Amino acid sequence: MALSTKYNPAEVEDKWYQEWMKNGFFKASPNPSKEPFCIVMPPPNVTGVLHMGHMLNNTIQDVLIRKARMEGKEACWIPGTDHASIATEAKVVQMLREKGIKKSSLSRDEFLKYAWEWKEKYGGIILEQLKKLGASCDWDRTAFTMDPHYYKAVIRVFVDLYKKGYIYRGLRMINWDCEAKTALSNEEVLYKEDGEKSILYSVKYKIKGPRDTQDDWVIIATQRPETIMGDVAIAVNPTDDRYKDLIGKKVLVPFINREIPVIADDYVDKTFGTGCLKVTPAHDVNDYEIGLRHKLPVIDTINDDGTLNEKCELPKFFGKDRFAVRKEIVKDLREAGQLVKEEEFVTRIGRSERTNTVVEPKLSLQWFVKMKEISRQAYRAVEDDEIKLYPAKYKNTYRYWMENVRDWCISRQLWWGHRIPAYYYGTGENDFVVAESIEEAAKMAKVAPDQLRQDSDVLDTWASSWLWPEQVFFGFNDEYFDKKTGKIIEGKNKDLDFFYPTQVLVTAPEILFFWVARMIIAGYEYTGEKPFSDVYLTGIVRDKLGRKMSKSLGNSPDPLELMKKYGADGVRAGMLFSSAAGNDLLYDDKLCEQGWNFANKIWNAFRLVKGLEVKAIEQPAENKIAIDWFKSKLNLAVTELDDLFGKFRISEALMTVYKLIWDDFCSWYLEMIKPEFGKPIDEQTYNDTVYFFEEVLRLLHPFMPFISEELWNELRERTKSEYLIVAKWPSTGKSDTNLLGKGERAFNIISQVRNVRASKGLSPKESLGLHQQGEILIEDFWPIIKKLANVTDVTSSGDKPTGTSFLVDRAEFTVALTGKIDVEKEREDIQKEIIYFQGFLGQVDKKLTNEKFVNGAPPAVIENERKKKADAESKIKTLEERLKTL
RNA sequence: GGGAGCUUAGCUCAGCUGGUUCAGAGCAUCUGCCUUACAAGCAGAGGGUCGGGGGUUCGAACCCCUCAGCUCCCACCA
Repeated sequence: MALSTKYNPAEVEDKWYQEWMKNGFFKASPNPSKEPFCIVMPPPNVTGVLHMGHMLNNTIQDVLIRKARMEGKEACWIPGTDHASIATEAKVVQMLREKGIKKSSLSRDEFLKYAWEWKEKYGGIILEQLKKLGASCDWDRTAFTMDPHYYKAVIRVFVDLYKKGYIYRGLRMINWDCEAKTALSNEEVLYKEDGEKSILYSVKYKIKGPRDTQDDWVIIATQRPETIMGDVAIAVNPTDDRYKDLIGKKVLVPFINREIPVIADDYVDKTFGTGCLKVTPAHDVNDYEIGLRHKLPVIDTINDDGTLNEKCELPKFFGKDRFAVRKEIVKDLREAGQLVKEEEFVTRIGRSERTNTVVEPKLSLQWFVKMKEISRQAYRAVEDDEIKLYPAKYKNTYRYWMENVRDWCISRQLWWGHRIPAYYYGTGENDFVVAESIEEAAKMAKVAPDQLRQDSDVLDTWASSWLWPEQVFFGFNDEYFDKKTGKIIEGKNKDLDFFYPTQVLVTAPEILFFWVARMIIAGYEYTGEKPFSDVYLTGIVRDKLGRKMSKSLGNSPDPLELMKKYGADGVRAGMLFSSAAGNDLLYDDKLCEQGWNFANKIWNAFRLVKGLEVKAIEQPAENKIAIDWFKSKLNLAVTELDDLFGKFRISEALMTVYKLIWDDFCSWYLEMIKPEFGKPIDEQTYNDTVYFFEEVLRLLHPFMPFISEELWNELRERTKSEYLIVAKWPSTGKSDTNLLGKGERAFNIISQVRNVRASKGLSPKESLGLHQQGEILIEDFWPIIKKLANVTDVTSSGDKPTGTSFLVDRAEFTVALTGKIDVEKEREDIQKEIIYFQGFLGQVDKKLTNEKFVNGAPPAVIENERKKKADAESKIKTLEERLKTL
């Protein structure tokens, strides 16, 4: 035969992907006669490159989609990309910097031109790469969060939320990046794991008017002496006896001698530092909140670029960087005798993910979404399991976040993104209107359009991707959106009506709040329905040492190389082997290798079947039983698979198919029906075998689509209109447990005989005689036992032959080994077995003689213990007899 | 600091409502085999006081308490 003993994925994978595409199998459209099954792909960053996380994520999605397609559902998997405002803008800025172009030297339009060029060049590479993996997406529906229609949708939603009163502009303490001159979300602020070294300065402030005890000074502790000019109070804990008398008094800010009050606030920790806290609302979040509580003024002494401004009152610091000022002011304080102590301590300092500069807490006007009210439905939906999270432990996490939900800062000081549709007509903070277009805004403001100035900020990326499940179907377009009610109209958008709510969302737990929760919120707000029913949260792909994969560690393999080496099927299987839902996956090339081995195993099973010579001869009895047995095994597997898929236990589902094919189909079934060398196989058995092969290929297809499609087509010369990708998923059938039980016992006997062979160093080619004593339910399996264990003459009457024996259930089997056994050794072995069973019997007896057990346990349990006892006793008896005859 | 979760074989993990699929799977390991589909394979074997301690119970991997270690999320101490 010309077929290679090695499977070659490269030859088949591209071919089949082309075929599937050509036939439009990935396309989906509303079809009332079918059940919808839709997944929206979490859109990867438009400039991203495929990494292992995507591989895992998209493999799972493809498995689900392919199974649904085979189940006859209208399976729709929508791909797309996210503009990822911050990440992409950072990349573009870096690219420009490498070319020697500074962002600050460009106008907004010029910059955006570069950004779009970049997007056109690199955007969507990742989607092309996913095709190699076999992703069966409806590519015609590919969406991008800055497509024109999507852009309009995002703006429309902003305007709508503004009208509904959910959006407000407010002064907030935000994380400010002085270098990039932008606000950062909390998730863009990084903290070093072990903290960073810093110095805690103890500074004396003069108390105005004499104090009764001690001296005239109060000592505070601060890390940031450069902010003292922004101080507006000194706070102490109200229960702190050391300072009770100070409350209400005034102290003087060093150098500028501004009077500030001493106030009492619970926030102050008596045990930290001196127990006195300087309150600087403009430069610290907690201080800001104290300021609000005590109605203190805000003195903002730091500019956007991190330099000090004239509010600090000391001209020599104007325009100087905050860190330079820190050094100088420490020196000044020391000279003035107001620096009491300098001590090193470790603290957590926030740094910008993008520029690594120390983040400056800064008060700034930003746009916010009020979250409490709008998220009520989303909270309830997960609580009531209207939307289910897998694994369920994330329900707790979700609840906790929802119960403590904070308003969402949606403005970003960037250019790449959806520009906030607020138009200013004056210089006052509230001199603006919000509208979908500048023309509309002009009408509202009653000025000419050229009099208006649009807000320069863009929206947070998540403020666009939270509309993903609706807008991939154009849900917010003019013809489907009712501006009056602020809802998507039902019954107008065929796609949306059919496919929405979608079925499953497969994503990473890290973005449960940023993305998943917000999609749920938007879904209920705009459609009145959930956006999806199930959320499958994958783990993080780590290396085998448990470290996150990262460029700097160089521990991230190139998925494309992996697919070249192991085949896409091999890599898919590899990704799934060790990825229980929600558990991190410790990736090792070995997993892909195992996947490849599996593919090769199947390939060779195919070679065997393909090479059989078929003749119209009578079907041997053992083949008939083999076929019945495998049918039951297959049906059992289908039932198990449906159960596992229902629980999203994809890894276990693959393992079920793996064992069905490798163990049951290859190791048992094919060995059972394989004719002797050079002999033909009967037609009936051959047909059933091909049928079984097809069935297991169906079960395999969602996991390993390429090899399964290839073999499906090669098994029979079929017409090319039949493809596995759209073949029917096997339906559940009856499984004969009685028959499977007989099989188990038969296999047990076969294994035992093989074991005897192995321990005695006998060749498998040498036929052996077997003697049976005692009853066992095997019946029709005898021919199979004879064949696979290579035994002849199974006798059940007459004297036991000399040899080695073993027990299966209550029957004793003896392998005839005249002259080949070591009697002493046999004795020892039997003796050991007897001791084991006696120990076992002792345990059971102990239970049965325990009155509390007999009285307390349910009858079925006691009955069972009695059976165990009888079994053990009979086994011991058999063994003892055996010992005598030796 | 607040919250959630985890600890079962060398590794990665299953073990639902305490009791016959209760100590399992895959990989790895060891021993034989180049047996005519497959040595990337076949056949066989070994391996765990279910993190430690205590309790409840006739009975605990499973329920309770406690200690230890790990992970994640949230908030972030001047």
